[in-house]
Amino acid sequence: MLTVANPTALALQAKLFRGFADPSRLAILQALRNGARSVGDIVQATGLSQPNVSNHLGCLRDCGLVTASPQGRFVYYELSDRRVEQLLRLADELLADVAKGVYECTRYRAEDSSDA
Amino acid sequence: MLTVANPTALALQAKLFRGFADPSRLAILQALRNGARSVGDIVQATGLSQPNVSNHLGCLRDCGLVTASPQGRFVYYELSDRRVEQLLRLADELLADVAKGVYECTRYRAEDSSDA
DNA sequence: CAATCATATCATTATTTAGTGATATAATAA
DNA sequence: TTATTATATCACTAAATAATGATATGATTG
Repeated sequence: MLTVANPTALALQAKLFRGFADPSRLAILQALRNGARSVGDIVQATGLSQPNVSNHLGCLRDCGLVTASPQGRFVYYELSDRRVEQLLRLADELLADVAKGVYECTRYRAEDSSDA
Repeated sequence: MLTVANPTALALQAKLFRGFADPSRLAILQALRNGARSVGDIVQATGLSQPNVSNHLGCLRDCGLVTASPQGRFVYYELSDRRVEQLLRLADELLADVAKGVYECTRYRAEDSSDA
């Protein structure tokens, strides 16, 4: 059997991608593409509820996709690494070509989830 | 409210990333990094069950991440686009730096899922 | 110190999704 | 035609995860 890679590495990589694989987290990451934002700013920008944003930020922070900088009672978040933005951009470009297929894929919910 | 992007685009992008966000699908994508493989080859390489592989391939195919070429009773699959491989590589590199955080992130299961 | 503001935590619920086993389809071989 | 091989489909179950509401923590202001 042509074993492809060690399972732990696969599990880690899947976890990394899962950071990007949810519309709410993506909305948060998009909101950070232009620089640091406080939690309140992100709540405003995304329309998600505050606890929901905090939960997702916790996930993104634990996974190292964003970093937090407390300043007084605010906490500013930003993308942790240039490559996070690169991944987002590459996905944008890929999506431009495969969007139709993705859209028509019925295996996962196509829900709009436009609000919290 | 600084609306970040249209919700449909976010949902599509999330769906795209979900293709990468599962250890089994990643194992399949990894198996295709070196070129086309039949379903049987992929089953061998990943150790996943045949119906499971077919299900995931269906998902990846619908989403445009892989393409299928039937040849007799075999069906060969390959990565559909150079950028799929680029995304995998970028994730590899990012993971090299943030792996510790991802590993320690307890919000999602860290299960090894080494076999089917 | 009391009030307020910004963020985090947590248990619960509802929804999604992965995997399995049984079976269908389709191509080739005997 | 019958058997065999390769792949796909599908209903079902079990597990994982997102969102919510209530509440806690911690900083600042009066």
